[in-house]
Amino acid sequence: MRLATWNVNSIRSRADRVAAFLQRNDVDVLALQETKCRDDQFPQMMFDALGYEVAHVGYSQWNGVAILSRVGLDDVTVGFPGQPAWGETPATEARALGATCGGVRVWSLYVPNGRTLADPHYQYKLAWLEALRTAGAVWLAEDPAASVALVGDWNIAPQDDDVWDIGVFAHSTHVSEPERAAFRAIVDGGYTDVVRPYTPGPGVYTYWDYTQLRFPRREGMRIDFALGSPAFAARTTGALIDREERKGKGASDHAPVIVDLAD
DNA sequence: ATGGTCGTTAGACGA
Repeated sequence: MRLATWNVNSIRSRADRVAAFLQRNDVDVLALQETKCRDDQFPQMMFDALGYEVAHVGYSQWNGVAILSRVGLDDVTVGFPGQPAWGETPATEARALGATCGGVRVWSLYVPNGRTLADPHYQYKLAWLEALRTAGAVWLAEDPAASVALVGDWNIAPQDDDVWDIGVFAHSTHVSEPERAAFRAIVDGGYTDVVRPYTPGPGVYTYWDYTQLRFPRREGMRIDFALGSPAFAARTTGALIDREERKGKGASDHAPVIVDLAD
């Protein structure tokens, strides 16, 4: 089975690219982040025609997460237990969606950006990650043999090598120690980064800012991850970052991350 | 040089 995650930065502006990506890479399950649309705006028919079931949650032009699957899509859950709220109604943002696909409990996650270290959004980010850690610990406590994948845009660069120049990021979000500690706590809770061993750095990224020619200059950040429970990690046979997908006109600013699992 | 580029949208805001 092949599972992928991708911050698509608007599904409506990139539906054709997503469809081509699914076919070109023979992807079974795709978790999307930043679909930037309401449920009624999601281009579902295109993926129906390709044989994928679709689950999506989106309340506005912000956030939005989805899971596409051609190996089953069951027990869809909007948000995780204890997910913190931000702003007005609805109480929680469209940043987490769970579904069981081909025996894997997949969570498509769009971790809050944080904006700046002094912004309330940064505290929201830390609270969101801590709540995710708690929920993830409960899932594994309930069933230590569960195959669980926490995939998506984490908006954290866990290591200095995960950004092109750590000096540029002094006093920035994504690399601060509290964010890294929050990420580490989830890893320590039993969710392993299954992609890094197959895509070692330095200089390996999943995101490049649209501005300042960051992509051609190879100035990016590794902030999209697939973390797997012990059972999921044991099934992993390979992983790759589809850097080609970042090229050309109409690319998302994030590249897809692909994980291969034994059947 | 305190910018740059996208996406949502119709003046900004978010990333």
